[in-house]
Amino acid sequence: MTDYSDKLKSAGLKVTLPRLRILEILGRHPNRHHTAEDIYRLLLQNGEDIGVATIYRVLTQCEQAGLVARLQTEGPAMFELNRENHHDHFVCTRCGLVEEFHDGIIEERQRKIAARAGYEIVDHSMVLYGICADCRRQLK
Amino acid sequence: MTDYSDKLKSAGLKVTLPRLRILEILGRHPNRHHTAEDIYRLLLQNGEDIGVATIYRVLTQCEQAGLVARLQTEGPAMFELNRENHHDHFVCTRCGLVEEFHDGIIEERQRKIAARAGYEIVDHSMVLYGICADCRRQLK
DNA sequence: CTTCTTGCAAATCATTTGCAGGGCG
DNA sequence: CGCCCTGCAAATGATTTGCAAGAAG
Repeated sequence: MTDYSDKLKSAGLKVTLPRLRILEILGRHPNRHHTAEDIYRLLLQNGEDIGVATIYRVLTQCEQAGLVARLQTEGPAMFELNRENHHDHFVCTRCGLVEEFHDGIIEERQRKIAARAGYEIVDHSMVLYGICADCRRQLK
Repeated sequence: MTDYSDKLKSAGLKVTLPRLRILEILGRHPNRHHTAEDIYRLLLQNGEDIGVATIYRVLTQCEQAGLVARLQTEGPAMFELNRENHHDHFVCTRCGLVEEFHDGIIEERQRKIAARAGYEIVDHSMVLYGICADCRRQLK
């Protein structure tokens, strides 16, 4: 089990129950993506009633501290633990499944495009929307 | 000057003043991207007071009809005339500049990734965020 | 005429913020 | 004990919707 206390401390954030719980939720399924509402409901199921405002605050702070990554798609933002290995996302428009992928060639091309145009890339977001393998099977 | 009446008709939409005006705004600088509010203000300057609700409605309808493309970034959505030539976007986080680019290699890789995972891609969004050439110059 | 559109205000959704009370260090 | 944090409610920003009045075909 990861030690979120240390991570919070080294980010200069006080170690509090809400913060620990939220990070634990995110760490439970390291490649799952949750909305703030999701997290609120999951915490409620554990008997922890933490306001959504706090959840948004904690997530935003942790994002700035590099502990959490935010994924903007259509609809509410989704959050995941930041695992240092950069990746992009595929989102199934039928069932909501989110999967990750990484492609070195795409990354390299992005750098080339930026260099050619004189941009300094700070960040990028790439989301593929479609029907996942499971849903395609069900649709047949 | 493009004939937006015909485009609206073949999309099954009635030809109305608000629709024509909105498409004209978008067509004026074919590679510019506007928010609904932008369009509202531009129309006001021309003396046309069209409510934002209408603008959103028109844009959404035209998007579904394939006449308009919506670009989701941080902040409000931006709209542009749909010009058939698919492209992705670079957004300057300092001045808001939006530029377009296209890269066949990236597109091809996206298809490969989808094929390997069994996805059927319906759409994708890719936005590079950074500092544009002009802003970099000014910052020096 | 009938149906699709618009306008306006009210509703909604996601997210943020102000402020008073609590808790960590 | 002081400052950071949380809770709650109210504020905000973007977008949508209901409904009555107006135009398009």
